[in-house]
Amino acid sequence: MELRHLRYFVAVAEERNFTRAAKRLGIKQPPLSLQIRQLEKEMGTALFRRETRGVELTGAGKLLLEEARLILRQVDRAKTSVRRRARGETGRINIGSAGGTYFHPLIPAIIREYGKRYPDVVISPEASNTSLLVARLRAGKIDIAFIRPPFEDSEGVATVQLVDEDALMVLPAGHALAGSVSAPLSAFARETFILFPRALHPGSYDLIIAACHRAGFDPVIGQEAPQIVSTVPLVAAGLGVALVPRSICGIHADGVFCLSIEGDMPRAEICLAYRRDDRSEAVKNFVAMARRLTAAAQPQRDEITRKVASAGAARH
Amino acid sequence: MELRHLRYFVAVAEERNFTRAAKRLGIKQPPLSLQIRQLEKEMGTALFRRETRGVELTGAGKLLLEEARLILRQVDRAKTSVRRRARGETGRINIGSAGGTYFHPLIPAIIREYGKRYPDVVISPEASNTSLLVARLRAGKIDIAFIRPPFEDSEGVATVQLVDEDALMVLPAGHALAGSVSAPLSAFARETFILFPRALHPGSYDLIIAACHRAGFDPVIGQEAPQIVSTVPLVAAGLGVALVPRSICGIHADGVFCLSIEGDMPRAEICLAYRRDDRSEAVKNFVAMARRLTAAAQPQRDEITRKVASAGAARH
DNA sequence: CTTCTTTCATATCTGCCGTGTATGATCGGC
DNA sequence: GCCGATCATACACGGCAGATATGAAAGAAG
Repeated sequence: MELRHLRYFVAVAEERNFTRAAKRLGIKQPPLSLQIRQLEKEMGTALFRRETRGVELTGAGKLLLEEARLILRQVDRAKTSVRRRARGETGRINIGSAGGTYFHPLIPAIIREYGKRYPDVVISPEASNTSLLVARLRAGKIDIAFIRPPFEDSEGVATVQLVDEDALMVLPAGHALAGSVSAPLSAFARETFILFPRALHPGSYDLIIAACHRAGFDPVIGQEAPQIVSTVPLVAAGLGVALVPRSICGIHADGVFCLSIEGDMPRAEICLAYRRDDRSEAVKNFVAMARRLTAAAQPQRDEITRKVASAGAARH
Repeated sequence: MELRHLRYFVAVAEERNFTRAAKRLGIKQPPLSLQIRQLEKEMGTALFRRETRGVELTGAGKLLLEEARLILRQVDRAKTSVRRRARGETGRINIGSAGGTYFHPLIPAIIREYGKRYPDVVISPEASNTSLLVARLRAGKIDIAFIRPPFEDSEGVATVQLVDEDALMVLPAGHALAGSVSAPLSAFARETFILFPRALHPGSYDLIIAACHRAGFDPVIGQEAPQIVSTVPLVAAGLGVALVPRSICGIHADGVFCLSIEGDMPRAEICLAYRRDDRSEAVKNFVAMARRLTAAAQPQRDEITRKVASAGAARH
């Protein structure tokens, strides 16, 4: 049996007339009769009672009509489903965010816009740290990761830089330098530095230490924060100072003051990462959307930077 | 798209190898590749990633694999459903029984045996009277009717005689003739006769009246019973006597005595009726089953008759 | 590095079968 | 009783499913 037989059968059943059905199908009546006879032979029973004025469905024919309609509908549904899947309009994307990246307004904006454009793609977000997310990305557990470079084991991982912001020094509100516009890093040579575990993100960790060394001191490491974001409350609690990306500093700023650091300081970037060999159209669409929104945000980046800065300054 | 494409696609997806799939399908590899390419063209996307060692499904391919399996399974199910329907192994039969016919053991036996042999045919029974059942049969509301001839409006209705039993006179237990083996109908010339409404079954009604006339009297009609079966309790209540088919008399026999009537008396037949032009295999199977069981019961009919008689006699 | 094997793609041919054309058979209606 | 509608039958044709032969690419084996 072929779908042709079912399509022809449904047409005849609906028209109750071979000639009209043939016209509707764009073929002639004799071949249509032949196809129906073939179907009847395979079914082992007559499907129509041929009468002088058209045809009537037999009991078996009535049953087949229902079934055939179901099948043809299912075939149509399958076709459009597959096409949509191929265009990346359906499916699932597992997205990982390294701690703190989603505090930059661009990240939720990308996810929001993607969800609006592709409402039938299920988005499953998770939060973790850069090292673990890269591992999970490579393992296929997630498809997209918002992470902070640099990171290791980048084999097969493609990245798109989305954000390049500077890092600010977070001070307790009562600190002597609170209220200043900026200071050199060396001004904090005697401060206790609050850092996240090195294993969480060795690249950033080492860059901070190296910057201190360049500024002529070896930082005193105090309390270890479980994640990058949680350094800020520890600073607020008076346990030391911390160097954090501007976007994070701009949000968790109760009881703390943020200060620009003068001179050659490491930047805090945010990258979107995905498997270079990922064939998923949904992922490609997501990356394209991220690129587009990043480009659109580029002209406004300075403005955003200024806004975050003034917001931070306003809270001193 | 044709089912061929889906069948081929599933084979390739399962074998992950065109050559093996082709062998499994009984065709060669090049035409198989062509068919898959056609399918991919219609879907607007690649379904397989051709690699050096066989092929891998793409995301769209994975989705189509699920859908195709569903579709092919549904096609198979539809085929067997239609074939079974054509053999009368599924479907529905609405069966009507005229009051009292199902008290003859053959009728429930037929229904029981049919249900055992065709367990997937839904049997929907209803009880009524012969006139109404014939009308409902002709109207297509029911497909099979167990009725007592004669009946009118038999146009297009075929019948099979199942039972031919005699009628017994039912007397209250204290009646003067209770205990006798038989009596002529004229012995009841002065009795009050309990009858069902003539409209219920004009044929039988008139036969009873005619028999009385032949026996030389005009029967006194007493209480009218709503159905044939309910004449018996009215007799038990002492409201008169009644002439009922032997099988009915054999069952509702508390406080009554049954007596054979001598001479030329109308017989009580039970017929199976169906529409002569009914194309339903289920109905044909039912009629065939009824014929078979009737033929099988024929040699035992005398025995059954004796048993019913002795059972009736035992209760005097 | 070369050769062999495996696997899918390409090119071309063939034969079946789906379709078209012509015609017949049946039956209801005017 | 002829006409028109409808489905069946007979036969011719063309496209396409499938066969055959070969190529291309990439591991595997030596």
